[in-house]
Amino acid sequence: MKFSTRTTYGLRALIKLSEKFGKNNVSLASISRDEHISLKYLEQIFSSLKKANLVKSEKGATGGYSLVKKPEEITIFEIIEILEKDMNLFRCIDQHGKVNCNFKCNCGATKVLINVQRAINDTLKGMSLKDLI
Amino acid sequence: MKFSTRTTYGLRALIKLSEKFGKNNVSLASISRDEHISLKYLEQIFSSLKKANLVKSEKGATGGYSLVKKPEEITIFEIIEILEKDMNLFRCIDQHGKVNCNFKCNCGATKVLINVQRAINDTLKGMSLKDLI
DNA sequence: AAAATACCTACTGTTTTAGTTGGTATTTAA
DNA sequence: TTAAATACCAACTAAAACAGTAGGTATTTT
Repeated sequence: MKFSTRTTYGLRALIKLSEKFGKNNVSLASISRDEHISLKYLEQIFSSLKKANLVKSEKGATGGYSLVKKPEEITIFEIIEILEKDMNLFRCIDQHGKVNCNFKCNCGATKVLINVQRAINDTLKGMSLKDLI
Repeated sequence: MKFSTRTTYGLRALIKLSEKFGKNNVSLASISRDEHISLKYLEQIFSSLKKANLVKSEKGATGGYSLVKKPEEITIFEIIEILEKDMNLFRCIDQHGKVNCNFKCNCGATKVLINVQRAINDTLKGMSLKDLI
């Protein structure tokens, strides 16, 4: 189990935006330089973040991205949910935490798996972007 | 982010063993039937679990697998650590929770990532196989 | 002797990942 | 008004990981 580079890079980039919250825009070019991340890849990541209404953008020479909400209002869970393509930790549990087993097995395992998923989610919901500055 | 089928199947199978702890061996054939998991795949999974000394086995007609420790002494973290091939959630953090960034960047991000990793690990360490029966 | 089990090694199709490539559109500053 | 800097968009691709399959051998009980 590993977070994708999308998620990792996204988190790192959002930390940059948090530091400049209420001040400047942050350009992807500057993040690319500072964090050694491919500019084109960052563009894709920020496309997702913008669609999810987590960041807003301005074009042009002084353009760039900024957070839509305060850092303390953005949870790590929220970010991961946007960037990670599949946040269902187990096959037999769907996005809403309900059992969705192919074989309609009546094993007790799904209960545990649901608890594991919930525990991790709660942990991530308890952490915000502010918890780092 | 998703747990591999190895981990998911392994957890489900270990639940079976927990139920029979102190009583019978559990054969992989019976798990395969009950849980609709490929027998050959289960064999691979249990090979890892045995190497890690989490289960022991007996051959022959009444053979099968059983837990080496009590269910309450086996944490979910322990199981996942064995079955999941890579438990480093982020690239820039190694197994021991230390920063290992290719570019030796001095960004503050790694601190957060370490906290995320630790929070999830602690959650999983707090759950045992017993928490389901 | 047969059946049931564990145990071992190698192979493989599919999917996902981690980007790359090649552009267009908009805004600012010289 | 032109150049530079930015965001924005869509398609492609090599490599790695995943999720098994295949074909056996070894041991123990009935």
